[in-house]
Amino acid sequence: MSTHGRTLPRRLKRESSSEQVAEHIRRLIMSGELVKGERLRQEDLAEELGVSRIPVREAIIALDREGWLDFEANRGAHVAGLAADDIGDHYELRGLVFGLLARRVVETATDEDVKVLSALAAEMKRTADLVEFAVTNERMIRQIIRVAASPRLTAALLVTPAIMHHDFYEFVPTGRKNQEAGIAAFLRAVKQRSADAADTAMRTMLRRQGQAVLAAFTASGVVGGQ
Amino acid sequence: MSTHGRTLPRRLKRESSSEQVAEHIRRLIMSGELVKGERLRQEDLAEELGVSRIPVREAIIALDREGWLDFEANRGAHVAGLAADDIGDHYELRGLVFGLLARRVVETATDEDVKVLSALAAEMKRTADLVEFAVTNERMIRQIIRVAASPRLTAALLVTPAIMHHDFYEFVPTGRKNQEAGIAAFLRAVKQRSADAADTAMRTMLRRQGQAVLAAFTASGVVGGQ
DNA sequence: GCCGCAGACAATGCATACAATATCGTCCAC
DNA sequence: GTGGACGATATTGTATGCATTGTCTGCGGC
Repeated sequence: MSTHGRTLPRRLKRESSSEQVAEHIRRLIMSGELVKGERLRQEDLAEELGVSRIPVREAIIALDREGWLDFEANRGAHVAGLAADDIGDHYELRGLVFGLLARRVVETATDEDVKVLSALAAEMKRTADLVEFAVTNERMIRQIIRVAASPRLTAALLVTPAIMHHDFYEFVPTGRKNQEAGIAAFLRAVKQRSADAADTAMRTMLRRQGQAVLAAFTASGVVGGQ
Repeated sequence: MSTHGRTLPRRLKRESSSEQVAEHIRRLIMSGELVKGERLRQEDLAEELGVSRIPVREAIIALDREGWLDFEANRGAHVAGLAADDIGDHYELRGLVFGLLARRVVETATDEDVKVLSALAAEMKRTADLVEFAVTNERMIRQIIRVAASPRLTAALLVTPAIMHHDFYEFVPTGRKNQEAGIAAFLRAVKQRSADAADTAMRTMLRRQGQAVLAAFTASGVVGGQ
């Protein structure tokens, strides 16, 4: 139909209000404006964002399942918060999982697969925009999953509790550099068909990411001493 | 008062309609009544369950985040489905994660912790009711997490994409036996302070559970050849 | 015959309104 | 003065209805 006045960049996929609200809350948590234990009132958020409570509720439910909030029936939603240990464990687990995936990639990837992965890595290196970088990175992750593992459950396991969200690189200054270096090492290992090296590359990268996240979040006060 | 004659056992915690709807849908998927790709219409479900569309929507959002459904804005929700590989990978990853947790338990558990774990294991052995068994099992898992790891992220990572839900043992005949045997082996390892043995016990148990789940789901037609 | 577009229909997205539940202060009995 | 029950208030939970968006069908142009 005729174009709406919406002069937003309007990406391919329009986001629902719920998703925008969820995004907003994630940012509040990552930026430290919402601290652990703090209660979120549906009506306040709704008014603040100019929507009704329905999309707010839907966002809260999604964030509860993603681990950002604790949402108990009739008792409201509270910020789950991040402790230093949480972050360490999170990245240790991610390291385990991606290490396993990396091994699988070495074992099963065809030349064509490798080509696709290389192309994505090059694209990441090329782009200047952080959001685009994050999106490409996500595509890379999906490609790795596609090559190496069953799509659905692995995706659920990895993507769901995503600390590394689209905004991730905004909040963690050295995140991009680490990521690129790790990906490069991983690709080298794949081309040399060395499962051990691929595994190690992933684990190392994720350990460094964990340290960087911890540093960034500690500096900004997002993680307290628990 | 409530018109619904639902005289459910009504446990301690009253569940919201949303959660009941979610539970219902999970069962439909696990039992094979809903197959991969099938579309869920909000209004149909609402009418079928005697609620409005709001709790149905909320359930769909939760299940999307848990990985059971693919929910796209304005395009409805589709059953994500289970492939054989999904299940294998899921349990392999669970094995990795719980193996790590098991190591931590050996390293950090106090005598008191061990006593609590033993008590829970005994309770699991004692109970006849499958639901109670599952609940106790979940308490055990939570206890392990409490002892061994940071609570929040680990819980989010483990609990969220729960194939092993409360009904799990209904659908997988040998599930309970495997679980008990694995727990017993794990506890022996903990008492002997052997991290390797604890790790192995967990991985072995989960590998067996994976095989059992696959067999059960294949038999019932829940997993197709993809 | 095939493609593109307009309109009708179907399904979802969200706002408003009301019901159910928790929380907290107050009062009363002891 | 303390503990517990009761009620007022705040907050969440769900139903209903309208707005928006996607999908399908049939028509006209190429």
